[in-house]
Amino acid sequence: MPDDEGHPSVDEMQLGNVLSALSDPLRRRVIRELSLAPVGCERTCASFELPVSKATTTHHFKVMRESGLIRQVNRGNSRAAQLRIDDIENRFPGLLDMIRSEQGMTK
Amino acid sequence: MPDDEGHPSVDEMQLGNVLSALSDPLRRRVIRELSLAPVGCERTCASFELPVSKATTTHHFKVMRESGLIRQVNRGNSRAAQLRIDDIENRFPGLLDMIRSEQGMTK
DNA sequence: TTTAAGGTACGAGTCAAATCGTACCTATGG
DNA sequence: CCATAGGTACGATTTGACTCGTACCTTAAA
Repeated sequence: MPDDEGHPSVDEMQLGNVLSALSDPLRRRVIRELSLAPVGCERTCASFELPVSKATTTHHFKVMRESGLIRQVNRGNSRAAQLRIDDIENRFPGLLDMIRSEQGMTK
Repeated sequence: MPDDEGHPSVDEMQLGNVLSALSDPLRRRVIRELSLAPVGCERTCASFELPVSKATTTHHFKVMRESGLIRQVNRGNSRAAQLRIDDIENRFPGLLDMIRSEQGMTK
């Protein structure tokens, strides 16, 4: 059972949810940026400057959080998002590499 | 440019299309069965007996074909579907293993 | 030649996902 | 204290995906 913030444990991660989460270009862009940053990097939702409204941004981060791709922790004022690198790599080896090396996302 | 039957070349395969294709449980089931069968295995769409209409089955196979996951070749009467194992493994290493080992698909 | 099986094409319905605006909460920094 | 930045929650809209029925095509087999 996911914790009260919606994070599934490693074992609770479902391939279907992960693939659905990653089928959206904006979410893939977020995961890509996180996976390209130094390990342990933390970023706020807003820092990605997605070309959508605040409400939609929240929605996307919720999908990523509930699929297990990211962890969001309260940092007083804001919520820091971090990639669950080890969990993803354990359950779905190679997946992050695919996202990282996606073509046409150079921007 | 995809051939006249809608097959993209290896280089034309797009991560986004592949992930979208795999985000549907029925299509994942097809890919899973194909990846579990002997290499080079050919099967008709109908042989999967998806719990949907013929028209819908055609739709799902079109999505998989246009994303590059399968190849469909005319066999006179019917069209044989085969998994593009090497192409997938080259472009997206590890992806087939994920599908193959998905939990809760034992059925 | 007739029947049936495997598929496709089209239009239409339905439901989930993405999007937004607004209102609201919380903490930090003047 | 007050303004502001980062986020969430809610309801509403829109868009796209999945679905279907029907009509139609092609080939193999009876």
